[in-house]
Formats: sequence, structure tokens, C-alpha cells
Amino acid sequence: MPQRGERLLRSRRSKLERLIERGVDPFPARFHRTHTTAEAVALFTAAEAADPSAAPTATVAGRISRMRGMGKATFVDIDDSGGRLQLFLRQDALGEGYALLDDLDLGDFVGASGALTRTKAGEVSLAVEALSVLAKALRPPPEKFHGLRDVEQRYRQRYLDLIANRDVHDVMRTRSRIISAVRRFFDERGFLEVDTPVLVPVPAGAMAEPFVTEHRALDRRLYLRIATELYLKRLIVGGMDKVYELGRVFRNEGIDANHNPEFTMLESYEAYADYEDVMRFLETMIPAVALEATGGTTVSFDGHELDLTAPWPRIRLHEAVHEHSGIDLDDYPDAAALADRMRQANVAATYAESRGRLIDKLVGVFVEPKLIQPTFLVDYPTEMSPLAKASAADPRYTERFEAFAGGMEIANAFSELNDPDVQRQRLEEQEALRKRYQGEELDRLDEDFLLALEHGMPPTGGLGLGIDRLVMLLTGSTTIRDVLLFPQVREPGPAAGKTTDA
RNA sequence: GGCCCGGUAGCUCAACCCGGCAGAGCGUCGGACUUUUAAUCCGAGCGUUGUGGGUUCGAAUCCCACCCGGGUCACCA
Repeated sequence: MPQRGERLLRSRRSKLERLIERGVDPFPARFHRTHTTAEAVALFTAAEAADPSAAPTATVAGRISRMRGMGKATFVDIDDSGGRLQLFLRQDALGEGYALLDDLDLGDFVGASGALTRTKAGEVSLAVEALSVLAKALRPPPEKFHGLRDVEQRYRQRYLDLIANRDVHDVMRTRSRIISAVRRFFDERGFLEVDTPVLVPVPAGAMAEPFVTEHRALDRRLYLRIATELYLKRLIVGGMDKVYELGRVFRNEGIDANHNPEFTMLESYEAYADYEDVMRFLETMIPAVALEATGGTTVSFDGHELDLTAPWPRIRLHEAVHEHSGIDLDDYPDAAALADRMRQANVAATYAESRGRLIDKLVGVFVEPKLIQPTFLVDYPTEMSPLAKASAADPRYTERFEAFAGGMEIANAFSELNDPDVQRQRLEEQEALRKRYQGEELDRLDEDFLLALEHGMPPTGGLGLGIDRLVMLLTGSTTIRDVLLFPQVREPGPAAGKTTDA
């Protein structure tokens, strides 16, 4: 138990005890409300329009967010998930019931019934005839005027953030609508939503460090998936022509404004489509989702107005890098030469980095921050795209694109490589690069996946879409933590001063 | 991991430069008040100043180390 602030808790405890002594159950099992606070306000405004003296009755429930005592009259604001309603309590209306107020605190849940009216100040209020406690809060809510500012506590105790900062509700509601809209978009186009394993024997399908775990009965090491890609492609092999999965993937990497170790990704695969089809699909879907979730197809993000409507410009990666950095990738076919050239341009680059990673860095430094309006960066170099089909015209590049908006990467897609021999060769290259460039994350060879490919996979267009980043974009959040209810935070250490010591 | 910023009452923050009794608002407790809107008014209580060490007659304040958080760079989506 925390030593400090014990006095404040004691006050609430003694009120709790007093309620029990008075025969009041501080935690009753049920309470039937007839209206939410928003419904009650709507009920009154409608009635008032028809008859100015109307006083419809309602029973409402919520958490006390503010109390203004005036002696024999008290105003209590209660909040529920949709809104807020002012309760007006008078001793002569409540009689003995008015004394219940002595044992109520901010944060308690109450139920009240009475007639809806408009006060002198013009606020729709419930003139309470009966008041009851629904749940006593033994700890105080965050400060009512400044709200909860402590960023750490906002994430660790998100419920306090939700109590104090109503806009958090709005972001999460929008997140939910975005996910529903995305699902509907796929469902309406004949895609089947599937679930593939989270615990996998080979953490493949992306370039990322996995989380490791262990299955006891099988005595086997397993990993948390870093992507759903290879399982979904197995389904394409199996004849499920349009599939998608919306789920959590896990990457054992740093945490910052754009990264959380577990995040929600959508991957979809469509047989007989290519990356051009996927681009058209995505640039159609995003504005449709935005319209459904936010009511518009433009968003303001980090001081910019973004227009999400199709078509989005397509820029070849090679040209974008050339334009923004002055470096022509084709002049530097090997990693060492490219690293030298990058250092000339004041970009940190070493011989310990693969060519793919160096190019990725060039994109990150010179191109990505410039891509504010939705843009497709297309035709990625082969060595950084082991699962994408090479371009027939120029095998140094693949039929791959990434979509950017607000200076963030939000999607990654390609014409899927379906030649099993080429795929094996590409993944073997990844394994070789991994040995050569220690500490660099590269894709892994998954024999079982290659076996599936040998059974034949039709030409396929695949897409990976970062849902959290899409939510950031559509809610104007510049940190991923604000679109996750419970972002990863460090384990509170002993110095945090908030933990118990034996 | 590097660099920058921060940690003071339950909460939001002052005081720190330039060392000298640790303060305000909210919340809490007591009192007044039957139409308030961060209600108001009167009174009271509230502190291991993140932790440990050092300098000093004296440290929230200066110095060192560490812990925690945020930002940023590196890495990643």
C-alpha cells in the first residue's frame, strides 16, 4: 500500500463504512436506467420543442465528475460513455435521501431518476427525486480541471486517462470504426477473413527480430509471428483466392512514436491480381474508410491537410531517391560503393550494412519525410524485397510499392513471387546476408512455405497495411501510443516509488 | 545505446539561475449558502522535494552516480 495519500483514501473508506452502517449497499448488483445521458438530453429537447413546459421523466446512471454544493441544493454532473448530464438535487425534493450526498465523492457511480428540466442558466438537468449509489470509488479521479497530464500514467492507467480526457474516447471510437470499415470493404469485395497461427516455428515473412517462446509439451521453440504473409500465401496455394487477416503481429524492436512491439496489421492476398491492382484497391479503400470513420476524405495531420482521394501519385523509388538525394542507385551496384557515396552526402553508412539496408536508409532520410500527401513509391530494388516478383523489364527491381502519407509508411505490397526456385534462391540470399551482416534483420527461409509454393501459387497481389498508422493518420495522432489503449511501457522500477516493498 | 528535457502535497504546477523557515490552485476535512457551470466565501490539514553519495554552518536549489519517464538520433512498419 502506498504510504502517501493514505489520509485521502481513509476519507473515502470511512464514507463507505458510513453507507453500510446506514443500510445502503455501496455496490448493488443492478440498476435499470431508462436513458443514457445523451438520450435524456435528446428526449428533453424534443419534448421541449413541442411543449415548452414539458418535463419528461428519466432514470439515468453515471460517474460523478463534478459536484457543486449550495447547502440545501446541489448540482452533480454525471458522465457516461456518450456524454454528461447535470443532476439538480434539492433537500425538499429528496428529504432524507439528500443526506446521501455527504457520503458521495467525485468518481462514484450513481443512479438518479426524476423529471428533466432546464435550469435558470439554461442547462438541461434532471431534477432528482430518487438518488442511489451504484459503486463507491475508493480512490480519487484525476484532477478535474487540468485533467491527467502525466504521460506515463496516461498509458499505464489508461482508465484514468479515459475518465479525465474525453477525447481519448473519440480516438478509440474512430479506431473501432476504421477497423469495421476496413473489414466491410474487404468483405463486400468477396474476401474471406481468416486467422492464421500467432505461434510459429519460423518467424518469416518480414525483416524483423521476433519474440521467442517455448511450447512445453512439444518441447519446441516457437516464435510470435512477425507477419502473416507466408500463411496467407499458403491459403492462396490452397485455392482460397481472396483472403485477408486483421491481427496482431509482434516485432522485438525499439519503441518510439511510430513503433509498438505489438501492432495491428492487415494483410490481404488476391489471386490473379498484381501490384497495380493492389494500388488501385488501396487508393480506393483509404478514402472510403476515412469517409465512413471520420465523415470526410481529407485529414489534418501534423499541420498538413492531406487529401486522401484517388488517384495517388506513383513515383519510382529509383527516381525519388535520385531527386531528393542526388544519388543514382544504378551507379552504385555494390554496397561498399554506395556506402561511400552516402557518407559524402553526410548520411551515416558503414560497410557492415547491406545494399538493401543502405537504400532503405536513403529512402528514410531523403524521401519518406517528403511524402506528406498520399503517395506510392514503386519498384523497389530486388535485394530489399525477397518476396516480391522481379520486374520483367528490369530484374534489378521488383513489382513492389510502399504507400506513404503524413511522412509515414502505411502500406507495403507487391506482385507476389510465386516461382518456388527463385523464391528459394532469394531466401537463401537473405540467410547468407544475415551471416554476412550480423545484427541486421533479414527474412528467413521457411522450408514448409517453399514446399507449398512448389505445389503452385497463381499470380497474386498482396498487401500489408499498418492499421495503427492508418488510425494515426485519420485521427491526427502523431504518436502511436495515442491510438493504442495500452501501449507497451517499461516495467515500473523500484525507483518509481509506487510499488510495494516486502 | 548517444544526446536533450523532466521527476517538488493525492492531482496540476511554482520556488531551482543567484543555497537561507517548501508555496498556490484543484481535491480532502470543518463551517456558510435552495439554480450552480473550474460555483463562491471562511477556516484547517496535507511533503522522505525520484534514490544514493558529495560540497557547505546550511541543499528542492550546486556537484557526481544511479533509477524512472518523455523527446530526439540509431534500428524497425
